[in-house]
Amino acid sequence: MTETSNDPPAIVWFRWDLRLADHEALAAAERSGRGLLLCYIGPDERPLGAASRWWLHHSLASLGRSIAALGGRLILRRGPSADVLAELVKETGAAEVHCSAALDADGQAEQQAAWKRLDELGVRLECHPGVTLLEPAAIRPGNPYRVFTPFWKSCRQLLSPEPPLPAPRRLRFSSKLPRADRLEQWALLPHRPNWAAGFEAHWQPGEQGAAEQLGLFLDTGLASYAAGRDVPARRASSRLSPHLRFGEISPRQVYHAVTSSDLQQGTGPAETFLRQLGWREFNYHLLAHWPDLSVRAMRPEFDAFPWRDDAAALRAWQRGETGYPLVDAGMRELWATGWMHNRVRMVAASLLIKHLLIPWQQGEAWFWDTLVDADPANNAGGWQWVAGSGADAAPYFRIFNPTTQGKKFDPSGAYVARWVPELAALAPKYIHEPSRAPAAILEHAGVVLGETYPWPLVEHGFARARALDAYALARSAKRAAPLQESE
DNA sequence: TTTTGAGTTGTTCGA
DNA sequence: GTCGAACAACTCAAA
Repeated sequence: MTETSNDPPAIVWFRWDLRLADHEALAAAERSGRGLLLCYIGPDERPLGAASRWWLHHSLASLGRSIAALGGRLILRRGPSADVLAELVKETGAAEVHCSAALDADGQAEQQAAWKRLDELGVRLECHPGVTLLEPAAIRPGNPYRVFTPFWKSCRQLLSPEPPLPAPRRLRFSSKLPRADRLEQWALLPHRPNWAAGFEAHWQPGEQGAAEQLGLFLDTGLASYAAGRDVPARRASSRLSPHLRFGEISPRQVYHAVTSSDLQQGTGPAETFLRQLGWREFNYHLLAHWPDLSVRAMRPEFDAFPWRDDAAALRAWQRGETGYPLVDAGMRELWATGWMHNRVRMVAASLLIKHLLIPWQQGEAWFWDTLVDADPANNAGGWQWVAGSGADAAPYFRIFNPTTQGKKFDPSGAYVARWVPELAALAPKYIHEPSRAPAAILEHAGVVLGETYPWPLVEHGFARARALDAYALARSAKRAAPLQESE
């Protein structure tokens, strides 16, 4: 028997928080005692990447099922959210609106506009925390951290051991049911061609999938995380990133589950993993203070960097045809599954930036389009870190050798063999540098360089020297105009 | 207030 | 083959 209410409802506006458990906005709406009206207003912020749209479709379907199981309905609407919320208030007489606070500039502008419009109608919009563990703008406001370790240290002291809120076992819904779109109308899924056909085998979007993934990681991954996280063939990653991105699980739930697991705390794998959550917090901290993090280099001298315009090389990189097997494996894993191992992301990003001298923003944009975990803070922060243009950046002289990285972190070649099958028959000794393999070995493995697999797009030694020159130029530009930012 | 040492993820070179 | 140094410049916190 479903409970409903005829009184003015409380609206919960779902955003990047597609879950029912540990949901502060939902809990606050429940506390109001009013009947609930749950809505999602669809895609409107920085245009969603194609992979994110695929995930969003399935995540919304999942949330809709969870709500239906409790006797309610998820109202889907499209349009500027201020307009849609105002319509919903007029149609239903809703008395209050709750949402999770956005942490990116677009989301905040949207929220501001909605607040203003609702205020005119005499309705309060309440924004609740939950996307991050701590309020990222509130950590040392006015003097943001630029180095991760001290940031994370101070976070660890601020973190409260408060447990996450349980999933509601029942909800009291409003009897008012406004018009709603059907999810299919939004056409979020790709068609002709359906490039996401392979995604289903790798992911289960939605709150239940997130919980199962966390459980699996705690049972089988966490203990070996510190040792295995750098080995892409091993699948030792938590693979929680898209679930966190869409808020199907909260960072507080993850933090709590990991710290209350059996593993010894303070050292070891649990600590190593929590640091990764810390980087997520750090990137949101940066985004709070540098709202155009995804576009503009934090270090102004990078405006003078001698980038190259090379559409053909960019395309080869996107397709996984650079001639560097580890990078190509990663780019193809990305295309096939919407995700890439973290170690390989660094090497692939480094190759685009330092070997090809293509602006990091172009790589950021490709990742934004193709990653199911594309996140405004993590994606931008990560690319700026590799470029050396960000906070606590990689030193300019740290130029990954993609071949060495392959031999070191994929010694058996299993990762390359999986994603670059045309090299699978090469022995581990040569699989990371087919261009160095003797002709007989290549022939035996069925590899014809330049035909079945490309020659390296650029020779490493040459590219390294060229990158060092480019960085030297940017550094001299900085010395020439040191007061640029300080007026 | 000043000083000091450390800081996610590397590579290369020469002893 | 292994090992340490060099590859800058700057932020941050502890002393």
